[in-house]
Amino acid sequence: METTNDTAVKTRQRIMDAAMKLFEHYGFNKTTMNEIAEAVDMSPANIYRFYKGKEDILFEIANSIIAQMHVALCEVLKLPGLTASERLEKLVLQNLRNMDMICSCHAKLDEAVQYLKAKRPDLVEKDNEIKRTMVMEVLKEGNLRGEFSIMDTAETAGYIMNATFLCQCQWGHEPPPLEQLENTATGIVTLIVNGLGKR
Amino acid sequence: METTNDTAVKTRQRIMDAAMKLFEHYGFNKTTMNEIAEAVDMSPANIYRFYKGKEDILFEIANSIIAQMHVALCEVLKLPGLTASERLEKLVLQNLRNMDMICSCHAKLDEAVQYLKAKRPDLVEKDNEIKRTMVMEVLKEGNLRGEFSIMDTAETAGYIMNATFLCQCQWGHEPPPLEQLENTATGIVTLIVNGLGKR
DNA sequence: ATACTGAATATTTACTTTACAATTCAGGAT
DNA sequence: ATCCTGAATTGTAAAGTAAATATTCAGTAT
Repeated sequence: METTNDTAVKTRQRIMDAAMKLFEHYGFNKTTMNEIAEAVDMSPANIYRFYKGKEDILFEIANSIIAQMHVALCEVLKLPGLTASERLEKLVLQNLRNMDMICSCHAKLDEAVQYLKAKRPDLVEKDNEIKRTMVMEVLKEGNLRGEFSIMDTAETAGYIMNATFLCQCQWGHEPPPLEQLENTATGIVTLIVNGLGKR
Repeated sequence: METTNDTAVKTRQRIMDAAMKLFEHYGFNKTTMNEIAEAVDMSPANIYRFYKGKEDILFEIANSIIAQMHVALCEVLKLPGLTASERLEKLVLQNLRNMDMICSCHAKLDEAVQYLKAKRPDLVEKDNEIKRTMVMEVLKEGNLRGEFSIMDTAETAGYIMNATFLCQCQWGHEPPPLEQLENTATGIVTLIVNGLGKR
């Protein structure tokens, strides 16, 4: 299967872009290999020289989107002049917007997301692991700045993930509007940062 | 439809108990009205004198179970000699055990739970509302004891719900073992109570 | 040999038919 | 009159079939 040389990489990209558009418009299941092939002007059979199958195309698209989302999160990690608390909040909110984007912007793509979650839970797993690491970095930064005093940053990052990021999996039916989610997220982060006790 | 007089109430209970056993054993969908009728030794038609239909039986069972779970939570609210922080933690953990009970003890009943969640989201809604009120009471108690200093206890209770209770909806596929969930929950509560900042 | 395709095969999906179960109702027993 | 049932009706899910689609492969063109 062609994957390495230069023109092959270009072709893979063309296929991916075409498939992406079709998936967004018609949904993953309703899009046929025939349609994808037509869009890139080749026979369906030829696509199999570049991808193992339809699922494989989706998989690459997903990786690309996930990578984009991580870039957005990394940018938050690099924003200058923030306290660790502020950075933590921005990180959570950015993630919220990332997730919301998939569901609302790429409307029909949501079907594909569900498909992947079921078929490749490891993708979600890996994604969470990366986010957890990012949270951990912010916590360490907070410790260094003397802002936090956290013993086990890895463990604590796990808790914060559970309290903020992971809950977002639940909106299966009717996700609340983004604004409301953002308010809730902000509230939770504030809670975690400040605690309930008297200062 | 018979619902009020004394023997009718008894009959309803008999039907409910029989249905419950069957639902647990065969699942909601696989259990037929015929089987329920046989179990209480009457004709299927006669069941309709006591319940509007199969779904209605399930609904009453659910209400009964939910009520039991609330009793367990109420007991936590009344435990003597606890700080508000401790009570909050115990409340969250008790809820966790309640939820776990449905999924693991009443194995096949889980199907029915999913059915109800989809068909009667208001049940879940009401349940959450009650739990939120309980959390709020604990927060108020904490304020009174001088342990917390929370401005808007209702709002804060909502955040705590989101950070602790609601996440539990997510374990659709393979819920982690209860022990692990308990550790996570304890961690989150501790986080919320103490905050990340230096004291 | 390499890059591709058309046609063949294997899977999935969509549809139709059939069987079963839920619910209703007319009437029989007490 | 009240309580209940058997049989009729309606609705829903399972089974089977037809159609469409994914995937493979033998073979053609360069």
